[in-house]
Amino acid sequence: MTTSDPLHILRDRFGFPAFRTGQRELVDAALAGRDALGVLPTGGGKSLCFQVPCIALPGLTVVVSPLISLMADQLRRAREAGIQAQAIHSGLPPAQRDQVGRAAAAGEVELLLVAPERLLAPSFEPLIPLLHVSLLVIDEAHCISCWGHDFRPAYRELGRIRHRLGAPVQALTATATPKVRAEIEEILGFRRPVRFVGSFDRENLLWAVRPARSPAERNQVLYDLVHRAPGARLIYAATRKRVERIRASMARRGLRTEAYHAGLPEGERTRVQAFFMEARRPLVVATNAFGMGIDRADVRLVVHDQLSGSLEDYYQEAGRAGRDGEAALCVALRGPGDGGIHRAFLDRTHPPIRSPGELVRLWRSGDLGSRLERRHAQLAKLRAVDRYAGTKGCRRRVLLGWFGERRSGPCEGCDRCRGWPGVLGAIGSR
DNA sequence: CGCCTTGTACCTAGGTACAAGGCGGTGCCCTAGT
Repeated sequence: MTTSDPLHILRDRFGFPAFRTGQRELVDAALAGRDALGVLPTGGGKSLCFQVPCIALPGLTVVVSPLISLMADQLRRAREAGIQAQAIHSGLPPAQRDQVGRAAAAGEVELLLVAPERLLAPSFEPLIPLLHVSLLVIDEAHCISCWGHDFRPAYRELGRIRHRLGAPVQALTATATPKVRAEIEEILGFRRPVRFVGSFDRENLLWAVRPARSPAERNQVLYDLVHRAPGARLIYAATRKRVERIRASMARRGLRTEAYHAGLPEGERTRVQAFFMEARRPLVVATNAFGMGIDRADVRLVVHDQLSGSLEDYYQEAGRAGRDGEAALCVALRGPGDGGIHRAFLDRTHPPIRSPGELVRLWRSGDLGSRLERRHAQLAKLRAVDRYAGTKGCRRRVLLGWFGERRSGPCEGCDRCRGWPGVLGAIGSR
């Protein structure tokens, strides 16, 4: 006997006794045909929010995902729950892409994973009128805001696409400030949405910033941190070159260290990911290319050679620590010239207006306001990072404040409240 | 912002020294021509 009752589905198909906070609200919204925004913390069970409606509803659930590797993860998990799930992406042979498209049009697919670019591609166009989409899910929805303007403009077009598909939208993310949440809703054209925003605070994470003046001193500080920390360890650096340098420096000091960035061949990237997932006590140095879809529970230390370009990015990267709930340390090194590279990236992706002619052109086309606003918003993100690095008060309060969460009193979990020896001691040493 | 590469001056032949300028981070997509 089949049932469309969410709780029965949860128990029978997934083996969980009850929904966790937020899941029920998001599932019910999907079943009622309402738009919904879910900000659920890492490990908060986001996939269930659309897998359960996918089973309960007739028709197709389309899940938009930013990375092919994430599609692979979602595909595996959905199939484990007995869902007829498929993906269409450039990694598949053309014949297989066509076959999946035909199956979806014939109603033989329950869950379809695609990149946003795919939804806009001419090759996908003929398929759209044939699909009976009952739910459109935007996974990692913060990408709409952080990438949509420049890096992956397809994210800006999702509002148009959702109307063509004629389905309610469920936007899911683990990291979104109030501003980003508003932008997601605006771009997707939400009306009377259901919203669920979980707490960003993770008590087991310890936060600290350490001074380091030169690259050589940074290497020494990194080594001191990394060689004693138990569990899996991760170092983030701002450039590929710096990643290689750090790897070499750790290796010279006798630590097995693997490097990861987007300039490495596919096979090498896969190998390093597997090393990080499987080795007893791995150490990986990476750019921000590393992490999405990486899900190791016992990461005890995440060190940033330099802080990220925004607190959203920093929280996403550092937040890969301590998923098992045990104490874990998130340290950022700080020195002269920090943030320069992010300002340089910003000048490329959101350039300042360079000439009177350009100013007039933008004003005439009506794009002046949004152009100024976007650059201004990016600069505000950089200033927030500086505030986090330089605060004399509680770091946790600065971090949570950025995500719109208030908090008072000392936290006992950052170097300002507890002192550096205190937070360092909390994760123990090998 | 800081780095690395490239170019020029130096003056008589291949190095040295320094200035100028470009570049740095994320990933989908699959055209047209080997």
